[in-house]
Amino acid sequence: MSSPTVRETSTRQRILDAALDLFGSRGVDAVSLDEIAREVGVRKQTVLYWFASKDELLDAVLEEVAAELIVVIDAAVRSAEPDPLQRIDAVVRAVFRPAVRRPAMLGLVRELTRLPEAHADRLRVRVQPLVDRCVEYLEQEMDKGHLRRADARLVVGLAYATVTGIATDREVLRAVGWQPTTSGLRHLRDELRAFLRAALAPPAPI
Amino acid sequence: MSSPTVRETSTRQRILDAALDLFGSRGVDAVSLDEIAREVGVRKQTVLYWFASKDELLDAVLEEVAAELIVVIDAAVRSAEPDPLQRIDAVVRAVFRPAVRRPAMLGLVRELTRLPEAHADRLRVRVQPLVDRCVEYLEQEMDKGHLRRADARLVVGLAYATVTGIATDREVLRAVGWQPTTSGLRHLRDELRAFLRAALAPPAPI
DNA sequence: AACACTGTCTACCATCTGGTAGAGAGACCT
DNA sequence: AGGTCTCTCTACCAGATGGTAGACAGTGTT
Repeated sequence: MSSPTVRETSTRQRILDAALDLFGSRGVDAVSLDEIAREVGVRKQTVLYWFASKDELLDAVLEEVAAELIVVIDAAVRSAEPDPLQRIDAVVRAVFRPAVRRPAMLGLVRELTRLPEAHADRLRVRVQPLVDRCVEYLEQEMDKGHLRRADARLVVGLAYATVTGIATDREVLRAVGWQPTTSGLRHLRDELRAFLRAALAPPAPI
Repeated sequence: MSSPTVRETSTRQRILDAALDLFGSRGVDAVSLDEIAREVGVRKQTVLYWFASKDELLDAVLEEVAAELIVVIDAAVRSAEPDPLQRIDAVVRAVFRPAVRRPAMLGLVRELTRLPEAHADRLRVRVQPLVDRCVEYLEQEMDKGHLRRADARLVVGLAYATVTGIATDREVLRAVGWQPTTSGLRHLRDELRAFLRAALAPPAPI
C-alpha cells in the first residue's frame, strides 16, 4: 500500500505526529487542517490527500495513541516485579516520562469525552482488554491482601485520573507553585509514586 | 448598572450559564456564539450586546467559576471537623455533587491549560489564596503527624487531579464499566473518599 | 409630544473552515 | 518515448465564525 519510499518519517507520519500534538494540546475542534499542514510544512490539500477527511485523520491519530499507550503500559506491566506495589510503581515510572514529555498524548485521551461516541469507541475498544487485565490483576492481589480492599474497577479509574490529571493539567501545577525543571520533574514523579502507593497499599503492612 | 428589572434570570445571566456549560463541556474554541445564543433562545447579536466579544464573555464565565468554586470549597473547609482526614472528606463530599452534576464546571478549569495565559491567570489569581491556605493547613497537619509526610503543594495538586479527573473524564469511567446511576454515583463517591483517605493518611494509624 | 435609553433584532462583512476538482512534476514501467 | 502512478500543488466553493452598523420597539422622563 503506502509503503515508504526511503525515509520512514514520511509525510503521512509527520502529519499524524503533528495532528496528535495539536489535537491533544489544543482540542480537536480548535485545530484546523490548515494549521496542521503549516506545522508539517505542506498544504492543506496534502493533508487531505493522505487522510480523506478530518474525521479520518482523527481516527488514525486515535489508533496511534492506542498503539503507543498499549505498548508502553503493557511492557511495563510484563517486565515488572512480583510485588503488586512495585509493579504499579514500574507502570507509573514508565508512563510518567512520555506523559509529561508529550502531554498531548494523554490530553487526547482526555479529549475523548468531548468527541462523538464513534471516535471515543475506537480508542476505548483497543484499550479495553488492557483495562480488564489490570482490573483482574488488582482483584487477585486484593484477595491476597497485597492491596487495599476496594472496587478494583474504580481504583483503576482513580489511579488513571490521578496520573493523567497531574501530567496534563499544567495550570494546576502552576497554581501550586511547581516548576517544570528537571529536578522538579523527578520530584513530581516521586510524589506521584508515593501518593499512589499510599492509596493502594493495604492498611496494615506486614 | 445592569441591575435586573424583574426576574433574576436575566438574559445576561442566562448567557453566562449557557456559556459555562458549553465552554466547559465542549471546549471554548469549539463553541460558537451562535450556539450559545441558540441555547439561550436569543440572537448572536444579543450575546454581543451583553459581552462585547467572545473573549470578554469567557472572562466573565471564568470569573463566575472562580466565585462558585471558592464558595463551595471555602464553606466545606470552614464548617468541617477538627480531624484533617474528616475535614478533607467533607471537602470531597461537598465538591463531588456539583462536580458530577455539572462537569462543565471542572471541565472549564481543565480547559485553562489550553487557553491563553491571560485568561488562565484570571482564574488562577482568584483561587490562589485558597490553594495557599490549603497547603499551609496540610503542612501543619503533616507536622503534627496527622497526615502522611509529603510535599503539601504537590499533594494538593494530586488530590485535585484525582477529583477533577474522575468527575470530568466520563470516558474513563465508561471504560472501567461504571454506570451513572444514583447508586453508581454514591459508590463512586465513596471509593473516591476511601482512595484519598488512604493516600493522605499517615502510614502507621494510631 | 418629544426625547433618550435599553434591549433585541435584521442585514452585512471579512475571514476562516473542511472539502472538491483538477493541473503538474517526478518516478517507474514497457 | 509514451503511459501510468504517486504525490503535492493552485484554484475554488459553500457554509460557518466573530464582529460591525444600524433599524426598531418598548419604557420611562421631561
